[in-house]
Amino acid sequence: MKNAVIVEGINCFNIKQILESGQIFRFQKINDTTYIIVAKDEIIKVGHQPNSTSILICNSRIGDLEQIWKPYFDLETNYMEITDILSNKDEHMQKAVEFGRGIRILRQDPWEMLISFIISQNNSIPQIKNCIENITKKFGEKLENVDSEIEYYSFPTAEELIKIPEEELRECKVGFRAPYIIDACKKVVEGEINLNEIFTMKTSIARNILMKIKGVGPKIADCVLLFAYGKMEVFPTDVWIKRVIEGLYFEGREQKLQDIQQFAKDYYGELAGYAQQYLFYYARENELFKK
DNA sequence: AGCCAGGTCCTCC
DNA sequence: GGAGGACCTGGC
Repeated sequence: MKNAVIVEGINCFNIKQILESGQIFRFQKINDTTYIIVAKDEIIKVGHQPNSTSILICNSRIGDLEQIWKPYFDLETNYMEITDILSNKDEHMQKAVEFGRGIRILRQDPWEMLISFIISQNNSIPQIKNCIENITKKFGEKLENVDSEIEYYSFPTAEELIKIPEEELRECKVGFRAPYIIDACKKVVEGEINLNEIFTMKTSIARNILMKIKGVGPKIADCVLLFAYGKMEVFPTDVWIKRVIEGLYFEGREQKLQDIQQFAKDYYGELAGYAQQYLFYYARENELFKK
């Protein structure tokens, strides 16, 4: 049933950079070249040496490589071309791309991304991970696990989560975000928002729909659009991105969110989402323009 | 002890 | 329509 596959001939792939560029919360580091990822109700182990063009994926079902993992890891996209175009923009982008050359934008589950990024607001990464783990442990279903003693759980669906009273949700330490999660559950279960339809929607329309959920503003909507729906032209603008854009392109002068969005649209165009990932990873890892 | 963290809401002007 | 404060929680 379960198997290990090796994918070969992949460049611009670095598992550490992919997982630590802030787009995913459910993973665990085993060592520098091995990580466990929980996604698509599967627990896979990924082995990858920096600079190697082959990737080892353990414990996936036979046939899942084509169906699930190639799209998930965005392996069909030509990152040579993307990194090339962005590197040629200016010397800052060249540095940022060089630093995170192995980043790929994962195609994750919309519902999980929505709730995860609602939790992310005004929160720290370790705490975000804890909240999500608490929620999956408490309300998800135990996943079949072939070679690890650690237990992992599925991410509960909207239908499952909506049954949970607020107090119980707060036991997962989500704090003031609990009502936001509940509102997302309501809108999805009652059909006011159809997460599947967003795949085929124009980005600006999709963004407005996501923002109807309480606790979902422009930043969270853009994260969901980028990390789940593959809308590559969005430019999620958090404090790090704001500071790095101001620092690199505006001589440190403070810019309004609107101005940064406009700059990204004009300057990066269709590649804004990729640019955002390289810049975020570059700025955060090196603590550039930190307050 | 007090401040801060991958934002957003609410109130008031 | 924009500025300014409040917000759960745990780590430093």
